Amino acid sequence: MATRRRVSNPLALAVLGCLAERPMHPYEISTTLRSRGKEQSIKLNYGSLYSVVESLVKHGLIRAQATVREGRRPERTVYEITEAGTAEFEEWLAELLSTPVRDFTSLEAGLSLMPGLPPDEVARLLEDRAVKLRIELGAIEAGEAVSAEIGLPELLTIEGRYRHAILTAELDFVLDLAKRIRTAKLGGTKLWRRIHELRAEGVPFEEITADPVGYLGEEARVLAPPSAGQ
Amino acid sequence: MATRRRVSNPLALAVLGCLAERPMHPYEISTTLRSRGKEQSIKLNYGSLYSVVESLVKHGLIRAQATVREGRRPERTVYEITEAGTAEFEEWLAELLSTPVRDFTSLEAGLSLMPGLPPDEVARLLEDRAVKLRIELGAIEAGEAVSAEIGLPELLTIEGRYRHAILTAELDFVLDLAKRIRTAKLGGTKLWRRIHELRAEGVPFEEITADPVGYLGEEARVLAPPSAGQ
DNA sequence: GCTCGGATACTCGGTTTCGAGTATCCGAGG
DNA sequence: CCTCGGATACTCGAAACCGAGTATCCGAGC
Repeated sequence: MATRRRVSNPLALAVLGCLAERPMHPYEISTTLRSRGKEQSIKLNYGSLYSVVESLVKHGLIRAQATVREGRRPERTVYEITEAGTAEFEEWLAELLSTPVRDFTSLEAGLSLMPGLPPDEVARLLEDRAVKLRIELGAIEAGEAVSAEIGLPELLTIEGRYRHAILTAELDFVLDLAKRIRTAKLGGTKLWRRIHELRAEGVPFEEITADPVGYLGEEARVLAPPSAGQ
Repeated sequence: MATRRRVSNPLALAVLGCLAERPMHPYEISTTLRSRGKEQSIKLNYGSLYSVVESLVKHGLIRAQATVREGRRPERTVYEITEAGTAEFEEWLAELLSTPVRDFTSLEAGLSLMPGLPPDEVARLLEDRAVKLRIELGAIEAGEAVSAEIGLPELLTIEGRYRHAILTAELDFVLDLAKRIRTAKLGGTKLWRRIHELRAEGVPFEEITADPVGYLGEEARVLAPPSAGQ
């Protein structure tokens, strides 16, 4: 079941989804996705689109239906989905919905290296982020209001609801973290501050890690390099 | 300010972070990151690591410090961070923390194509996901308990807290959505169900979209292809 | 009837990513 | 003393990604 998909770019799933509705040519797929706002949720760019289409053909998930020429425009190849493609679409989509995967988000990367900057600066940066998150949330709400007004069923903009929920959680987390750094309620904040003070005074990092207890006190014992015996 | 980073892989940031502590050779960087559990938050694989290091050298952010040979092991090149590298590290990290970026998560992709599967199946898949999310959350909690026990400051595992917060929000969203699909409280659910019933009866999708109001009733008018005048 | 801008429809090749594969070393166990 | 497995330390070529660039078409306005 955990068969690695032969075509792994999520854009391929979107292509299959479009062709499940009706045959299209690649450029039409791209405009369709854009007009539905799906390029907000699935990365779409021309280079990938055409190579993904080619790859889908190679694996028998779609096939060229006809090459038409309208006026003296360049030829367009219209593709249709195959039986195998329909199966792949349904299976893949089911997997995306049912199985969480490790997504590497940029904030998670940032947080995991956070101690590299001094605490006060991190708190400031996080508060800065919170402002931007609120703006983004406002934009999503505005978009939903527009959708509601033209009577678009919620079903078709559910990704937006999801993003809103996740960004709200991020906002809460970020604000709480900033506050806990400012008030030194976050475990380790004092060590963290002390280390950056020492660095600012010119003590090289290597020297601190070589003798953390000496520089930072007993509570830094846990930072000592994994000594023999463990 | 929005200068595109010359080396864009987040792994490069982690490399800079390691070398900011002390000079290391690439393999040591990888083991250091792994032992700190950072490979959970930053994608790490050998291929990328070595090309990233090379790229950092090319851009003057790190430099080879020495090539040492221990015993008859293959040579290892030890790298150290440069002035420019330190600046890049701090600037990049600040940007990651302060500026939200569009991350394309797999669930968002799935949700945006959700109507491609019938409602009852989607509800089932989402409930399935909820079970797996709970397991994942349990694992994170267990990891945190272990960290707390050995006295590791919260600061050093903050990414785990973040992941916990986000996954909790995802769980809430997913459970709520599944329930709203089951109870048809999600706007558009009836149309959605009807369309999949028709398809199961063999009506091709194209025919439905060509005459949505005929097949689905007045509330489907909004699905009609963008007719002239708009 | 000509021009200009925006939409249409892709192409191309440099960069990045990837991860299985290779080769060596060391220590434990027989 | 020999061997075998796991850790060490990377290599390499195939695949994927990307987005600026190209070329054409059409309609509005002068």
